[in-house]
Amino acid sequence: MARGDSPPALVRATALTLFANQGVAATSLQMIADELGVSKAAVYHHYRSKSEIVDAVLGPALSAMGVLVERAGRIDSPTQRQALVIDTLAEQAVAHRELFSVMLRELPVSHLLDTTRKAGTFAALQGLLAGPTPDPAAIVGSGIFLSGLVALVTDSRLRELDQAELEGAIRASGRALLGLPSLPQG
Amino acid sequence: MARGDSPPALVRATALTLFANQGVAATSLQMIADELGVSKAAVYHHYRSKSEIVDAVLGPALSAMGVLVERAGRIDSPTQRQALVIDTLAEQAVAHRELFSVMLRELPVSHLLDTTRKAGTFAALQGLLAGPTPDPAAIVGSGIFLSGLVALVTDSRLRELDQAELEGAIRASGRALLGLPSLPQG
DNA sequence: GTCTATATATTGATAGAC
DNA sequence: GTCTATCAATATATAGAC
Repeated sequence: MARGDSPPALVRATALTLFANQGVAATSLQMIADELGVSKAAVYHHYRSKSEIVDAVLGPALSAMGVLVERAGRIDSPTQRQALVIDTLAEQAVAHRELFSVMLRELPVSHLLDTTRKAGTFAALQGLLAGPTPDPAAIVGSGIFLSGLVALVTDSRLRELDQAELEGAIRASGRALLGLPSLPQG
Repeated sequence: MARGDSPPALVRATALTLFANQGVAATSLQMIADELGVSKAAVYHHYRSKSEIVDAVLGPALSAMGVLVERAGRIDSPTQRQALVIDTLAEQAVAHRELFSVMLRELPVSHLLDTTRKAGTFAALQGLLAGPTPDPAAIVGSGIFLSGLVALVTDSRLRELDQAELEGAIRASGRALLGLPSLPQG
């Protein structure tokens, strides 16, 4: 879609969809090329390696999560901090489902991505979600919430809901999991 | 570990750990053989193909989930039904973390596993969790709960909790997500 | 920027000796 | 039951023409 996009953007978009549907490891450059209707060499003209494609696809989303961590870190109230993280994740996850699915599901990309960065960012997110003095319930709740967002792409019933409804339900779920007061309005 | 196990059982155990850490697609038979300290041909002596290994590893767990679906289906009260599914999932997921991680995370195994069976089983589980007349909150909550169980293996902080504590927190999380009354005792 | 052709490594899987 | 050697297919990646 959006055929006016630049060739590298088309490569990224195609790769992302394949990554989300089959996983990174199971997606070859040949598949990406075929999907685009070009040769492998054409793809290699835009990105020098598969791992560069992975970086280009996931990098911006990871950076956005880094920004969220930073912004949330500047909020004093733990409750407001948790709410910001929950709401931002809900919004971003709904807006970029495939991206989140790949980010959250792909540990195996170890040698293709800066795994340390990814692990660090998500550990920080979870720390913010769990709060300053987390009990087991908060640790488990934050973990379930974060990794549970993959349901957005794996679950067909979730695809039938409209975005606003979905986003609201995710925010409510996060609050329920972490024992925060419910949302002002459903 | 447990070196007295039969060769096929060792193959399954080794494969499972590699699957959980790197994903099925990224795990080759060579890696399994190397980890076992034998040749590829030795592995092929016990299983005729990679997909047979995947089946052997995931099959029993999938069947156990099928049994749960069946058992839960025979319970009249929706609330008790949800509670049974939550509690059984919590117990099984804690007891078999790697197995659940692979089961929940691996869509890409399409051509290596009976995907229809897997999808059907998990759709049924989620239907049971969401209840008979699911609103968006129940659909989202059940989806998040189910896919959120992968946190059990992806999250280092969860590995530090002891099993009973972990299981209790997961059960509480499930109830919170689905709006069920809290557990009798923490 | 795109192509064909190719180099090289690794995949899943098999043959056959021991 | 385990091995070495090998198969065909596919992977990533490159060379060089157009």
